[in-house]
Amino acid sequence: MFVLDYRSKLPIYEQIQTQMLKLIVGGVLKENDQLPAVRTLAMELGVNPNTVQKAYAECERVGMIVSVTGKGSFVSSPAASMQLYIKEKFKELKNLIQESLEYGLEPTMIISAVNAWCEKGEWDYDPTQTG
Amino acid sequence: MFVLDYRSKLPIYEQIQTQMLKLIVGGVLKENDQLPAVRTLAMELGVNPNTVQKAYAECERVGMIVSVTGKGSFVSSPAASMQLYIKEKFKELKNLIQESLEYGLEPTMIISAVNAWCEKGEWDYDPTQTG
Amino acid sequence: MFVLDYRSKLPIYEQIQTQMLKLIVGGVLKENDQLPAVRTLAMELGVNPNTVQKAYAECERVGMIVSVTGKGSFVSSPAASMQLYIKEKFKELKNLIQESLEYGLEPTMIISAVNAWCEKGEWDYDPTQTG
Amino acid sequence: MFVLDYRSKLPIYEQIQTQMLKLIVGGVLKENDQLPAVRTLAMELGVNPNTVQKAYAECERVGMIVSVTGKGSFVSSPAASMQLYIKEKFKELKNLIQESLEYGLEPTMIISAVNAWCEKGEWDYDPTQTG
DNA sequence: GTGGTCTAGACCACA
DNA sequence: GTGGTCTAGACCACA
Repeated sequence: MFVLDYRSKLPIYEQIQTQMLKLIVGGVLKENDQLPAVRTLAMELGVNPNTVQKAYAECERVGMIVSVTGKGSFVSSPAASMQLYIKEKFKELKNLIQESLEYGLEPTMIISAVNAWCEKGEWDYDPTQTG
Repeated sequence: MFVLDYRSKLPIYEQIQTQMLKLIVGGVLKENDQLPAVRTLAMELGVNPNTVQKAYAECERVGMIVSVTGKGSFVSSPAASMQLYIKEKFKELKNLIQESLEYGLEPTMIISAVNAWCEKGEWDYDPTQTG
Repeated sequence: MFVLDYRSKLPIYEQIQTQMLKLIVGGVLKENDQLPAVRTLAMELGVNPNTVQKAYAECERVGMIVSVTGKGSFVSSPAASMQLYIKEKFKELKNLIQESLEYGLEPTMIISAVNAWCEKGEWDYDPTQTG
Repeated sequence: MFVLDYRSKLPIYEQIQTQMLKLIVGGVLKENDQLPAVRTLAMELGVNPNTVQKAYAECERVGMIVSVTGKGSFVSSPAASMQLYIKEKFKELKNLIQESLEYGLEPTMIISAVNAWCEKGEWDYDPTQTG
């Protein structure tokens, strides 16, 4: 269920969290579904239980899952998770753009880039090359 | 001149580098301006000289400043720094958008938001409210 | 595996980096090989961990190795390292020849010498004797 | 007589030494010519007397000049200086080429590069690009 | 255990 | 005084 890249610079616990969010948002994991036990998942992934523990803790902190001592960990509200995530992303995006403009980046350059990336999926598009 | 956030997760030497870039790009520091000596800045900021040394070394490596033993450190080319800054910002922006799309944010929502912010300066615009 | 010259004017961290490059280019260290831990190598060489850390960081920066917190440091791409090595050697060679010509060494003397050394393997050939 | 680049990474004392060698080898300074006093030259160049002192000391060490306490510094044998210099350069060149071949650089690549640089003055020639 | 950052402070080359 | 390297050793995040 979870796919990790062990050579990535991203901490494994973050990779697990990201995977979890994808599984929830994508509907694979539904509300109240029970998650594998920390040790079970650790064994499956071949990682240290500490690492999975940390991932679960982080998922719980942001409200994606809820852990009950003695019973296990369960998916909480997917819709709420998604809302939280979107709000946060847009806040980041706004701050980044605001700062970029402050230091002289051209609005048209930004808009062109975002269009190329978002609409046409042209991820090779480099605004610093094409001007 | 330099302001640090000691609680931040970003290493101090990176904060110094970022501040330096902003000061150069923002025109506060001009070409050939002499920078404070490593030890002087370290004292001012209340950090270890090694930390400032590391920041200066990194700034030199990317071409923002040039350091000469016995003479001091000087602002190199603001134009080059500006290029660096732009490249970096667009890289951040691209990553953020890519990640947002991966989790299901609508391309049209992103484009609308960026247009409202960039072109019309409508910083109150909240894509999660207006749909 | 690593041999240092503590009397050299070259910084220790650069010596380590150079040794690393040679070990990779020479095929002693292969792709994905795990390198000794920072502290382990520091002890072996009798130097401070910071010094090895600096060497590893520099090796990573130029793409010779990749370090992952909690896992260790690994040989990245020998092919890339080889490219680096070649570039560096030719740069040294060019500088040396340029400087030599500036001070009046005859181009024909240099060419003859290089031919004798490179093509015929006549390492005894001494251009200052034979003219 | 001496021209310095104060922003260069090369130490000023080395620049003075290099200039001195050029002046001697180029015949501007002849055998037994008296050199300007340390303080005089320091003032002319606008540098610290320590720096000129170090340059003179280095020039004397390698036999380019000879200093007599109370009398001043004088050019020693230009021919001998040149011979020393040439020998040293060829030794460096030989070592560099030997090492390059050891790690797999192609002899033909080296010869082509040296020819382009030495004979045709094509300093832009980059053997790693043209293969 | 593993890498990364940081403090405290010495020592060196150079100006 | 100025930058650069290094030691000794702490502390952090991550596995």
